[in-house]
Amino acid sequence: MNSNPQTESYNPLPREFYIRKDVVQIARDLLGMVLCTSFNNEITSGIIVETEAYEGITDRASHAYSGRRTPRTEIMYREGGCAYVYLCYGIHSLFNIVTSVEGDPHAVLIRGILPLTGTDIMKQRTAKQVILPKNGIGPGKVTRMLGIQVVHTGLKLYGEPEGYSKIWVRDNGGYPSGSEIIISRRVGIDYAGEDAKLPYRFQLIKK
DNA sequence: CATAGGATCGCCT
DNA sequence: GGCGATCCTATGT
Repeated sequence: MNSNPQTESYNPLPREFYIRKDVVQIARDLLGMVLCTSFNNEITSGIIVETEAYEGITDRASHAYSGRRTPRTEIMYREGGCAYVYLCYGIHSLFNIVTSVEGDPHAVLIRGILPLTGTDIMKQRTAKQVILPKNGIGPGKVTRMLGIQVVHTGLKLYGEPEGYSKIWVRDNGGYPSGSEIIISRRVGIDYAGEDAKLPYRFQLIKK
């Protein structure tokens, strides 16, 4: 599809993909898709290999649990298809995709990518000499490699809000060949009680 | 206004 | 595997 490593086609997943009400299904569907960013004409992308679903007001692990609304989480109540980026531990930007219909604050946390496009830019951003597959595993590493920051919260992932999106996801024609999905409980949410056991984490593993 | 703690990472032992 | 970094957010007084 894209043989030139310096470019990424702008063919984002449509609004209809994001406004579906089953956030767990969407988290699973995002595996194998390509997350792309274009900031200052610097294009980077990676294949999504790890996600977690956060199921809104019924999910103790969600920032919107019990219908909580704060300035930070207000974005989660928008219609699906925009970015929710927040600062974690004072250090890391974590990138989520808001899903479902307006008023239903679902989100998918992107926890891992395989670097695909713009590795030279990724080297600058991460101060690494070489970009390896493992360098994109971890939610804080995803945003660092792709240049996603808290100020990008609210950006739409499709359409042409400013001529083009700065963040979008494109279909890559299914999963990489020879890969498989591992389903497990979510990471770092022990405070969520029983909900910490939910099978809402999805990983695409190369066999 | 004060304060506790977090959807993490990387370095240290 | 343990822990410090680092700062914003949410909550309570």
